[in-house]
Amino acid sequence: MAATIKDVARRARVSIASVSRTLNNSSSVTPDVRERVLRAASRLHYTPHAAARSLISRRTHTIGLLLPDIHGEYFSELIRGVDRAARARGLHLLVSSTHGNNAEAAEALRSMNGRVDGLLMMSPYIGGESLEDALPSGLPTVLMNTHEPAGIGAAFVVDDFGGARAMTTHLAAAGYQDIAHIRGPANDFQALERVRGYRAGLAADRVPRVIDGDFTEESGYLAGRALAASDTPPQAVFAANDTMAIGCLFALTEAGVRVPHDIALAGFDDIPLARFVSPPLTTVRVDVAEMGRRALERLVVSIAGPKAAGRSSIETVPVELVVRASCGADSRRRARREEAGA
Amino acid sequence: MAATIKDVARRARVSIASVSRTLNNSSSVTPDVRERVLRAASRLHYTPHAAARSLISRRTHTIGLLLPDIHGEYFSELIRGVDRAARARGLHLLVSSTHGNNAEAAEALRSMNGRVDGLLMMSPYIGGESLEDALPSGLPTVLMNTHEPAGIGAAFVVDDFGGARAMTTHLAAAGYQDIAHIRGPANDFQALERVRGYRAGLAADRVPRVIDGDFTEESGYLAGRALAASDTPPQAVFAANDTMAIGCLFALTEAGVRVPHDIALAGFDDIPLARFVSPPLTTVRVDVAEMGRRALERLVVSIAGPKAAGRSSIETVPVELVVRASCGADSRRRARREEAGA
DNA sequence: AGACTCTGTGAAAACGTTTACTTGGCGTCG
DNA sequence: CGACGCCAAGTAAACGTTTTCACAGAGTCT
Repeated sequence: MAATIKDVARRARVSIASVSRTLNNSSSVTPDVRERVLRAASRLHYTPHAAARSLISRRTHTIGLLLPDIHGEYFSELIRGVDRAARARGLHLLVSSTHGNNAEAAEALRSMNGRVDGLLMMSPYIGGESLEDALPSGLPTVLMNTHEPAGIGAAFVVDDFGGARAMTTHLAAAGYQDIAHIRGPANDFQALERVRGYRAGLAADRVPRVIDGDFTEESGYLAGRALAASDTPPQAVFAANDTMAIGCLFALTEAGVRVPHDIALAGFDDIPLARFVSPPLTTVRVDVAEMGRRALERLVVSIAGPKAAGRSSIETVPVELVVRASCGADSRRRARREEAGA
Repeated sequence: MAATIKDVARRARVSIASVSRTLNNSSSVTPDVRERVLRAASRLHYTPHAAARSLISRRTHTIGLLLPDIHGEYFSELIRGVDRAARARGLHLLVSSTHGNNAEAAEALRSMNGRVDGLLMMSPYIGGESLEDALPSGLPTVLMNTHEPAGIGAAFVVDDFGGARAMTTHLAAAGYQDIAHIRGPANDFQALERVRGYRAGLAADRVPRVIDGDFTEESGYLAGRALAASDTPPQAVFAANDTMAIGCLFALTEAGVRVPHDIALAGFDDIPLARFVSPPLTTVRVDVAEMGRRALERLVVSIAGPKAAGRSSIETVPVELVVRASCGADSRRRARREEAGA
């Protein structure tokens, strides 16, 4: 159906080698030959067959992107960051998502053999079979937010611990004594890090108060309702992600609890929605698109020179505290509260 | 590096043909041979090389997804819908985005030759070189929201016209006489359809009032500011998408114009944010994930039987009016207004 | 002027599969 | 008891490229 290199060669009255050389300008060809080839190629709408090319050249110019789930703005941003960087380098993106378990991820991984030059993977799950076994050996890999980066390849890890600790100390500094934390799922690496950060941020004499959640709005809502009905409600609530914080916000508002006047609230991630809820949500900003970009760049280096790239480097992605009204710690409100307290 | 079929054959003491036959169970093999092959394959962690396989079998088990830009929840949802359907059928997804012009899209298209079995493409742009020329001939293709679906393949088109008309008549029925429309970019097919729907929905004696926009929040904000400052502000504003509606909402609120009391507001798309702004946004719901799923299913049919699948069918994706508080037409408010008007 | 070096071109091998064809062994039927 | 057919397994061709190698022709230097 489609024209092959042979068709072009026949039409240009040269050998297929000359066609290949011309099109990849790998070595010099006579202007005459060159022109004949180019003319024939464009006349026939010739496009090299990618599979044949990558079979022999061992390059697919494609990188695999493996995500836990494609849902919401968070992953959309990540894909966007990776896509832009990939496009800038003329690379294709093979996207795959796994719904929750490492076994499925392993399966997806295997089927990428021979399809990609490298792998970009995000897998916060803990437990189940190790990824190390599943990874096609020799395939350059960059991991994101994974708890077992050692020995596999490079890794980028969001500073979940630092962000959570900063948020907790911020709330404490704003005068809140009793700070509760709504945590993410128990088998999620990032959720665990955020709990750890929360604990580290608490004053030494404070006892942690951790409520279960699973990163969904629903779970945040339930947590919020429980807190509102509590005999001893906390003064501030720090949810492990914005989605839960927003669910919590709704539950509190519904129960007549005013945020931040009665209970202060904070989230994590700074999803676009965070700015728009009322009151706007204090949160920790994570630049996922930037992380995606950096991870891809790192992968490109790994692919280019397997040895030049240090075998197993871990880079931390910085986060940033974003203070909005929901934590009652912006200057105006703080002043008011201090006044009242005086 | 990685084990090939030859390695497996050698280890199992059979020919490569037997290995291939066993692994694809294409024809019967002796239990003895079968077991030897399977054992050898798993021992060597053998995975067939995708490029070699697709070179000969003319199947990549991959479909290409070409999007105008990967930004925001809209595309995230689309990718999600397509990904789930693809995964269910064991297909891979090669994602590519183009930033705004058909030339770039054409380039992306060419480079997908031999990489994909079929193409799923969304390209609302109008003008520039025709896509028909760029599309690799013979490659099954399903288009989404494109203005020139004829002759290329199947197409799915969101009912932009119907949705916009329904929204406009809804606003008119709610008692608003003067309804303005903030339009999308002039070279966008969907934007045009929505303008057309708006015009069709207006009462015959009403003169259309169209304000330029480009689907960004910024442009909505500017439009809103202009409207607020107008000597003859409209009674209702219908923005061509939610993002602009939200920008407009901010401008109006900032200018002291109350929504919907002073000016009613409506958008299009029903992005998740729409429910969360205050007042919640009346809009037109488009189930993009579902569209993605259906488009992929259609593509699979096209790939399976090029003839069985009617050459060029166009399916319309239905939309749904979602009435929230921002248009002042939910029952409570309407009653209040009718009372006041009486 | 002859040998020697480039330089451009073509022939052919290689990449790792699938599959059509061939072969050999065995059972069955006339 | 011999011929025929069937089944399992192997051999080799094919897919569309890139790339190594050989070769021929044209300069260049002694």
